[in-house]
Amino acid sequence: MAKAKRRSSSAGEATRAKILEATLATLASEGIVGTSARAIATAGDFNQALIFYHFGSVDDAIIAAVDRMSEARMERHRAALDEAATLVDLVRVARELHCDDQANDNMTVLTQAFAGAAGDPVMGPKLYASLEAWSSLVTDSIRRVLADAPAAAIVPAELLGQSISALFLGIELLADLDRERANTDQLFDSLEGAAVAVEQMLKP
Amino acid sequence: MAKAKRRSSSAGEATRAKILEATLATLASEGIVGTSARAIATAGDFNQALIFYHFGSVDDAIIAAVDRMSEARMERHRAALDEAATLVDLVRVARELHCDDQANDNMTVLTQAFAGAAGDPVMGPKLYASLEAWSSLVTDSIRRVLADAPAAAIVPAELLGQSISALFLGIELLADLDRERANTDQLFDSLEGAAVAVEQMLKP
DNA sequence: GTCTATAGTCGGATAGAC
DNA sequence: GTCTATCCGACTATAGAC
Repeated sequence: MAKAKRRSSSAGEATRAKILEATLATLASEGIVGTSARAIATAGDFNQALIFYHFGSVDDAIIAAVDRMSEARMERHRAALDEAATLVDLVRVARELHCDDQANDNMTVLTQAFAGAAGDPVMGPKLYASLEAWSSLVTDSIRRVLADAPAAAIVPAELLGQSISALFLGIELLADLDRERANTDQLFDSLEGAAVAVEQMLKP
Repeated sequence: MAKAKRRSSSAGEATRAKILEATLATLASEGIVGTSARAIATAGDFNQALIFYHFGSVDDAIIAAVDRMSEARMERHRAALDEAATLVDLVRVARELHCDDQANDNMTVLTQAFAGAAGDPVMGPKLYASLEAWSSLVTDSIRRVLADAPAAAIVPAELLGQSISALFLGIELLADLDRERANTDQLFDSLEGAAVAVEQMLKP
């Protein structure tokens, strides 16, 4: 891992990308328990040994894959959240982004990778960092939208950002257990209602 | 599995209990990826084959263990939550219960088992059920405490109960990634502050 | 009910040919 | 960079002695 590509070998880069893609797909479809080098290689239709050549270990491939996904996700979310001017806007944008995330299995990948890295002193902090950036983004969005509302300081924006991150991880963990019973539409409806109420309360 | 104990063999029951205990301990210390029949047997100092004799498979042992833990947890939580008369009470009790849960690795066990069962059509719903009971308990507590506050209907109590369940699962997933950075004390401080604010708003 | 032993599979990881 | 072949440890699960 981390070779700083000597001559930017195009074949190598393409393979690396294929491996990362297949790693994400395997995490989503087989879960962390089923994500072996062999399973990843089958999903991406390449040789199992390539994972070790390019990333050194399955764990490092997972870290790289989650990192890649998180960065791409961040950019899209940042662009969308920057458009939101009010609290209600924010909730509406959040609903759309959550739909995207579900369609792409982004949160499933995160929960599975996180569960697999639990207690691991090396892998854990690395994966934590990939969510922390997103958490900060949410914090910033809340701060911006509530800038002129002093009463909103009852709950610090940073804590809100972290809690929202945790909430969506938990929601995904439950949704992947039993797709039937998960109901995020209802949650966003209520969030929107609450946002309206808070706005009326803060600046009447 | 499910033998309805022919003659209530005391040795058998003791062994079953030992296996369940060791299964929980292994889930907490090794995570779902490291929870194999061998690891469980080592943790509990018994023969690996006993797991298959008593439960049929490792997965079924995990289901039984989580079920057992959830029931014991429910009883303790129900007793404590019934004492809470106000919203602020509720938050204070919740903080204590959360400390207990962390000391006993209850939530770590849940997140790990849930992650392992993700996408499994048999295991998933069974494990989901063990949290659903707790979720209902929280819903009931909130309803009871806010009974005479019509304005609280902005967010349905049931949805609040489910969201709180999800939130704590997510918090644990993050906490197990990086113990250093998790900060639930701060969260409960803010929750208590918010509870005070809500109470003053609802019945002045 | 509990043990030993083992079959058979799958896993991470590497050596070496190409 | 990629492939084949392989080592070897760990896994689930069962058969059969006790």
